Amino acid sequence: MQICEHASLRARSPVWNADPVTTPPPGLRERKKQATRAALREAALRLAVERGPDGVRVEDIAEAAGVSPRTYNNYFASREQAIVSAVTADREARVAAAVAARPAGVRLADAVTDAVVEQYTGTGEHEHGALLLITTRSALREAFLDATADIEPPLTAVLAERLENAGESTARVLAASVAAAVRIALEGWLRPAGTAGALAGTGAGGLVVPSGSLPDRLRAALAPLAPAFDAVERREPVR
Amino acid sequence: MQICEHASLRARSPVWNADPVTTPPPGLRERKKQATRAALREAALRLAVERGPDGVRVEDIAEAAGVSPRTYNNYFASREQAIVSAVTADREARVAAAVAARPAGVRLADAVTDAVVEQYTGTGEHEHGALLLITTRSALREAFLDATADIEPPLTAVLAERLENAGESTARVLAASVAAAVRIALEGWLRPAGTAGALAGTGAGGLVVPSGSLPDRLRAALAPLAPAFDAVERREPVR
DNA sequence: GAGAAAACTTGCGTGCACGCAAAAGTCCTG
DNA sequence: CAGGACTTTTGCGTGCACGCAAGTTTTCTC
Repeated sequence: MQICEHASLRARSPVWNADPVTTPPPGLRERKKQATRAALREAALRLAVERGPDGVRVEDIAEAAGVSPRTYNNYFASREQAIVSAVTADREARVAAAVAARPAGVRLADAVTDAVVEQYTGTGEHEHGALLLITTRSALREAFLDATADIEPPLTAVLAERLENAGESTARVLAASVAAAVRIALEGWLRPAGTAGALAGTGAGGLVVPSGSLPDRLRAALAPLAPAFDAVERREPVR
Repeated sequence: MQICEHASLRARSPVWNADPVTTPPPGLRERKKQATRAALREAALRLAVERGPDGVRVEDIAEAAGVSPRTYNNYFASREQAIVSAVTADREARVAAAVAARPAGVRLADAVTDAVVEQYTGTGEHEHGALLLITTRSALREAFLDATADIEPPLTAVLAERLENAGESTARVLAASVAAAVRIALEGWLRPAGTAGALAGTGAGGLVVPSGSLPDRLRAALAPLAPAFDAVERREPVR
């Protein structure tokens, strides 16, 4: 049974629904699935905050959520993914929604950049505390960075709709490039203080202090992609 | 001890050396490391071909290479990575080398595209057989696709040198976008035959037939990025 | 409303994957 | 050349992560 949104399957089974208005209300089975997923995320984050990230096992999370460890792995492929999922709270899907919400006359490159900056910096102090938690462990940091790949499927859908004649492949490459740029900006922002290379590999100890302005990093990372967006938006024959 | 080139560390500790001529010859320790890595790769591929990909355990590979399973995991983070590493044979680094080898007057977007197409299609029948092996198992396919991320670090170094005033971040975003585009092209090419979505998740059974022309897919995937390369090459202020 | 089909949960067994620490090997310095 | 420093190998223990199959729950059809 395939519930786990494994990274390799994300592009093929997006959780984001571009047209939720016309779908029928979910049945009991679907509601129970969502409830289980939410319970697992909440338990993962709560236990990680209470006990420290190393003090939480899959068995603990599963028990707190009222399911078996096997069921946990039906929903999340690793211990870290549940914690990160609770922290990011489907932000990746919200990036696409924010792009879709921009007026059609806005330059697409600007719309994408503004949406990313808005969603990645407009966070409450709840996430700030959780982000501190994440930065203390390399496995959590990696899972947090890996989650940027989730930007691609919903953004592909939005870009495909905005760029009618460009084709699915072009939309997908642009969306994947945005995800890559966001990851690079976050990596630079979360790089461990001091001797970065030596400490980055350690599971603990290296104190990671978010450095510099995240909006500036995000804008700088996304800027090189603007000409690609402009060309497709003008419907130039690319290449 | 950090020998494993884990995906998360690749960007920070590239194996590709931009200037090998001036480095001193490696010592015994370094030569033994390279020999161990080569032995593990060779053993992994040979055993996978002989017994089928499911018939090979880490313990088997380690024994065939003359090291312990713990040492195996010092070099490779998963069973699949050794097999894929043997198949791709550092192709990702060769992409960057091929770009670097292009004359300076060649349009950079063309140089990158031609280098990618050349390295991903100019393969002997040795790899063709190994590719068939990879496509029969989803875990191997995923590891094969994940390996495209290795394009980024060496290509970043080459782009940073070619685009002197663009900065490391821009080079990195462009290189990461190329890696993303290559992955998308390969995903489309290796998508399972018939009902793709239903079978893709299965570990076995789904017969994956490389479909369509890989060069065409690669060129199509890379085309949307050309304006981004052109803008940076012309040293336009991007954004 | 009952039965079949589909989906989900779960126990079990197996093979990892990794941190830790001790032992061994390599390199460097005096 | 010997000893210290650094790196690598390895055993051990632990916590996963997943495939398989049986049981349970939900949905659908007649």
